[in-house]
Amino acid sequence: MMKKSLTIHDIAKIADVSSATVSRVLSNSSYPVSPELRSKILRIAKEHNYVPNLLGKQLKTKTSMTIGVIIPTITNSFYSSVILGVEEIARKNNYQVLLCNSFQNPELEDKYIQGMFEKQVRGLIISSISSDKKQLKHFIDMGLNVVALDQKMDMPDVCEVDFDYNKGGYMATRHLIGKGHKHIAYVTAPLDRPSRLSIHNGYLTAMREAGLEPLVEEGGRESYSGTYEFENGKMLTRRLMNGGWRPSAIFACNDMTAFGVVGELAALGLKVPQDVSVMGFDGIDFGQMITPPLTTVLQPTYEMGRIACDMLLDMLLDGKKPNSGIMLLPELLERDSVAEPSVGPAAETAAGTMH
Amino acid sequence: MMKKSLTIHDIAKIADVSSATVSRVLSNSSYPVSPELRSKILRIAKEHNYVPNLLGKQLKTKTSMTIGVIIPTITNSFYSSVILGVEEIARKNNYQVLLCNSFQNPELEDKYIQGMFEKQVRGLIISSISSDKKQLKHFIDMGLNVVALDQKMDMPDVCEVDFDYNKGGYMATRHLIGKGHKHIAYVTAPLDRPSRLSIHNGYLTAMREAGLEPLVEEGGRESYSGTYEFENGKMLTRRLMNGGWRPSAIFACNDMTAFGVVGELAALGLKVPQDVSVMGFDGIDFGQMITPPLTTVLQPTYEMGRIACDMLLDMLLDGKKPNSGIMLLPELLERDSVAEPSVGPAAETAAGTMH
DNA sequence: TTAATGGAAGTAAACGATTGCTGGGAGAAT
DNA sequence: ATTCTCCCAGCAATCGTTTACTTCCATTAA
Repeated sequence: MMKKSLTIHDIAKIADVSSATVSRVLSNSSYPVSPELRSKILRIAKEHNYVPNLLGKQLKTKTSMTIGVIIPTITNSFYSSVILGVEEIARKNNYQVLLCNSFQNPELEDKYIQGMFEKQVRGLIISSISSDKKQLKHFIDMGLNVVALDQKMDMPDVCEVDFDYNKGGYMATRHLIGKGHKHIAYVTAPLDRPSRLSIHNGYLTAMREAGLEPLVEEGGRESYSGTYEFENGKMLTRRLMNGGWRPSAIFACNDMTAFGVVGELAALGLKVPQDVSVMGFDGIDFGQMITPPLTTVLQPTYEMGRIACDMLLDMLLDGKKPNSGIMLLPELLERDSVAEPSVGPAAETAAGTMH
Repeated sequence: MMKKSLTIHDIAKIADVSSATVSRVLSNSSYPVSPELRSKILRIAKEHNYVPNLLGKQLKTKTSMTIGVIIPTITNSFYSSVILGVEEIARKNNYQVLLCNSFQNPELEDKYIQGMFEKQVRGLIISSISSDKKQLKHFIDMGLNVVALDQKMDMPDVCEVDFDYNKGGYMATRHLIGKGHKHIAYVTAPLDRPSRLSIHNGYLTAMREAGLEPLVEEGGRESYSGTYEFENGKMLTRRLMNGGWRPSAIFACNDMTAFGVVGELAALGLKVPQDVSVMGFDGIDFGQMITPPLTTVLQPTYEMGRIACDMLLDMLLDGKKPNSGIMLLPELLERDSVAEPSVGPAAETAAGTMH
């Protein structure tokens, strides 16, 4: 039933030439082949729908036109957007993308890396938190090229594409201060990742510079339920608004958390931005779909993906050492969830309900 | 600098046996090998960090433990959720996933399929609208197994995992009717895909059954800007509320569009659900993050991915014909964006501003 | 004693491509 | 006429595995 796919040898037989000649024609080799044979072979290949078996080629040439990507979860829109950028560049260079979701599970991560290496994948883009870099190091020694995403690895041979979270946190806070806010709270998922710590630091720096007192609410243990961030934002807002120190602005560590903040404020009967301003972080598309559209810090995710893939392909082709990596800059996305603090009734109300 | 990775021949030399024996041990062959040699070979392999080259194995055995997935865009949370399900099942069976975004571009799609086939991928999960099934058919004849997602292919050899969009549209409309709504509008992206037509049909059926007059607003040409659906929802709502026929409930073809509807209603000073009820379709996580949380029809995306992958692996292993596919059922997700129509002032207001 | 059995090893041919090397033949240079 | 080049073709090895087949040897049966 199933047709057998033909090989260069079959074509060679049909054309009455050697398979070497067929290979040279079909793989665009620079080796000279007479025009007659060339066109004859091409014609036969086309007539018979020849499809090359890349496994043979790759085995011989030791190159799989495939790169691997390992991320926590594809359902996180930050990562899906990165992937889209990666894939675009990969496609333009005739590479394909092997996708793996690690769920931040180090063992799974290691298993995936091993699996890719066995498939002779020699380029990897990874957003990992596997603390044990031993395995990765080993594979790098064996010829694996890796670009780290969204984190510090400080390993000599891995290239990093970074985002200036610190500056992002600083910019966001400065923006709120610039609007006249004095009571600015920062709500965040657990400060257990470098990126979160950096945003946090940016916030603290800006607050201190302005002589303002910082207030940080940190969430509990993370789960991968998909709505953890949202729930966390709600929970922390509730805690915050029940506390003695009522903020006029709340800065959230990411947009999903900010959605929780906005939702909870609405539930408490407070209007955004009239009563409380809210600032997000990430710049995901959904930010403009809520009311009011979320003011936030834009992270160029798509661009990060493109750059990461470009770097990786450079490493793969030139075999050149990474030139210390790239740091992308944040951009303030001003929408409608931040306004000047109301000096009138709202503030009074807030003060009135203290304790 | 780069270490050379060792092969079974190297191990054979070290252990002073033939490479056949090494292969038999390392690939868990059923062929008998004496316990001493077995353990000796295993020890040496471990000591030297042997990593098999799957290219060689695959070339010989004609099996790549890889499946391909082609979807429109990974940034669409519907698809990213599907992929997560696919990948989970793939992982549990030691398969890996090659991901491609087609952007609904038929040529790109064909190129991807060809590329995968060249890599000897023999299993494909695809959500395509390439009208020209010739190429796909050809590859199926050559041994490609395909599972179609989210669409009718009506090709004998492809297995389908479907969702009952028709019933979903019907259920949603019935729910609104059950709440007492009589003026129910349906806003939709262009009706150029089977799934959209089905929802639309479900809506029409329910309306006709109840003796109500349907009203459909259909959006213009689609773009892949990422926020097209949202903008479309806004635009259609504006058009709708400027028309002479003011709905008390709006049913949107998907959640993102519903977000646009909600946003635009807010901009028009109308409250959801007090003034107008809104019903979505999809059940994406973000639905619960807006205010009010969106009532919608749940599509079991993750489950769809799992099922699709299970089917594909069955086809790959047993080589058995697809047993006509599977149809998943919708589920109503009742949240807060739908209420009984207000008989009082709001309706009056609406009527009052007619023309 | 001899033949039959079967367990456990090795030999070598695949799988489908690429490529270094060899060689034939035509034309140019001597 | 001889030698020297090129151009273009084929042979065969190779990439890392698997596996059909052969071989060897020890054990058992007749």
